[in-house]
Amino acid sequence: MVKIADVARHANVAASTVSYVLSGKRPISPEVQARVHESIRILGYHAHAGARALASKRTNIIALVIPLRTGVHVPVLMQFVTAVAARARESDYDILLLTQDEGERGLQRVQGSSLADVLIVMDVEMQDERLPLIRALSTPTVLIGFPADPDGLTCIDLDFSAAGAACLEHLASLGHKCVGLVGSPYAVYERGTGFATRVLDGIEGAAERHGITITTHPCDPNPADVQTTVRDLLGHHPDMTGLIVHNEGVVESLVHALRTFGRRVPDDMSIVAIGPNEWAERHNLTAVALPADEVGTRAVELALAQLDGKDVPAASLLAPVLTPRGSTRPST
Amino acid sequence: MVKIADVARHANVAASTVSYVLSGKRPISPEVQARVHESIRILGYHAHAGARALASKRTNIIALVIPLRTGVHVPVLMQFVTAVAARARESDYDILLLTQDEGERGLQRVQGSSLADVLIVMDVEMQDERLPLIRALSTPTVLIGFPADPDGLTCIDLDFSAAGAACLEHLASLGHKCVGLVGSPYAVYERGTGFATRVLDGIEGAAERHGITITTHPCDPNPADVQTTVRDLLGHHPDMTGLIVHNEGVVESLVHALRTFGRRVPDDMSIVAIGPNEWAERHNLTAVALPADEVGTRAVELALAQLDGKDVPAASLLAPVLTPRGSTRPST
DNA sequence: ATGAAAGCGCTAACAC
DNA sequence: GTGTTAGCGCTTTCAT
Repeated sequence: MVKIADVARHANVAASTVSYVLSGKRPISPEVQARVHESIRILGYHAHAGARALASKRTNIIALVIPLRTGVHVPVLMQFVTAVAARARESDYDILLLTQDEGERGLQRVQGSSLADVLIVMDVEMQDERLPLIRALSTPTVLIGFPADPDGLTCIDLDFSAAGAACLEHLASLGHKCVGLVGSPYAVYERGTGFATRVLDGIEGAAERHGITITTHPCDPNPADVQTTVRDLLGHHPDMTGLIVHNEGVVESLVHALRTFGRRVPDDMSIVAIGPNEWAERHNLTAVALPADEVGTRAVELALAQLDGKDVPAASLLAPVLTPRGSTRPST
Repeated sequence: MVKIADVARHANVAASTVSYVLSGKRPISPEVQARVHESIRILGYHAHAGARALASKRTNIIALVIPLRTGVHVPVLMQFVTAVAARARESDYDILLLTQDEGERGLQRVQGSSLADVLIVMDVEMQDERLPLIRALSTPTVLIGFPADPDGLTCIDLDFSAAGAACLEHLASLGHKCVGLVGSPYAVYERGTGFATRVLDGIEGAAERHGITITTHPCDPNPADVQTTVRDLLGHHPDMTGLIVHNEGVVESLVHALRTFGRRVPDDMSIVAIGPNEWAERHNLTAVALPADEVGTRAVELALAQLDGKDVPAASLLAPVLTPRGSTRPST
């Protein structure tokens, strides 16, 4: 194993100089810099992560807590993860993967053993059990998602309430009077996951303002439950002409189910969705984009800013952007 | 921060004794053990990961390289990841997440800076560029997937060749004479991903043995390409009565597309798939299970065994298990 | 602008 | 069965 002393010897400088060349924490003459870099290249030197962490109290690792629960749409989850990983690497950070099922113990372990400099926690619930611990932790933390009380926490997410409202308002502007929400899977509501609850709130608020009837129905991502959902929705409201879909896994089945009830999209039923742009494009859906890349990227940036001692906004809510596509048309 | 010296003082023993209690590398009297554990509990002690890694040359971290490429079915990928993470935690290992796009540099970085004790690499191609490096690495490595030449490597995967053969033989045993393969996305073949190639080989070998006509067609997971695939397949072989599907993302569209051509499953067309069991169950598909959990778990076990200096089998091929469900019936 | 040296917290000889 | 001590490889004072 090649160590810093080897590089120092090879470049004819002190070990500390090599360290300073690498960290940039001290001005070094261009000649020495060049010599050191050259030696590093020739010898293939990499600093020992443990030794560095021990001496500097910095691991250059971000711990990312991901949910592994029913109802979480996996491709969307992975979009967050890859965005976080990519942005982290840009700043020379690595990702330590923690799973939700370790719960608070995992957080304590990471902090206790100095495994990471900062935590990013996904899939936050309105009344998340982990919040008291997270508030008490000395390790800076960024939440992707908003709990009921985000006080004292750093949170970032799409403004799901505004997103729900935007969906409803789009349908309202097209003249639709009776609208249904095909919601997330049951489990997501039962857990009180923040984004699901907020979408509902946003839609209901907007519906009230516009005098529109709104009926909501959770839905699991399988053809049978989609069929049931459509039957229930149309059974209670045969005059329903608009649907808001907040569930990435049901669209294909939904369109087919509607057809079995004689409704074609968009002629007899308009659909506005909330989900990733590529997904909406693939299905030609008018949709509010779920900007997983941006959220993940900004979560890392908030984390790094906190590490730099900058003070960061406690709440970052991204404004919804609705893109009209082929799944909506004016009500007749 | 509470350190080992604090625990030692609190328990009235030497720091090394605390270390030995934790590692079990030396016999310690029950009384001392109890006292030390009690002190650890009271003080909330966790060993500093960096310090431990520096002194012991063990990080207790497994680096997992995941693919982020077109054509990879994300839910299946995540099944591997979660299985690996869960098994790793059972043995008190953590997961460092590396993405494919870092390529060889990522592997060198992990080894160079002693970030992990062992590597697990997913999505191996037949002629994978990383193989020379992996062979040369002193860090033990486990591959999930088989390259063309697995010599000198530790690999584990489902026996995809046997899986392909099992699919074909199931259809053959039901009397089907003309069979199509709805394959993985184009990109998967273009890259020469091991499992896709091997399935093909397995099917073709079995087809030859059984005198069955087999036509293959890659397929992207969107309704339009599925439609094209079905049109091509049926256009060239109107007598086709069996389909092997090696593509988790197309089933729903496939069934609908077949219907537009007047074929119902299983009455006019039998389908045998390769994919995760829950997925096959959800779609009521006769299928060879893709045991992502078992593969992930065993990959970790192979990795840990290598760390223990045990010598492990170079190649672990899991035998395919085909479960008949509702998507196949005898040819009429 | 550079060097020398003192730790960072832990493990693993080496003692007894 | 337990204590003492010498590093592990790096960063960061302190010194020049």
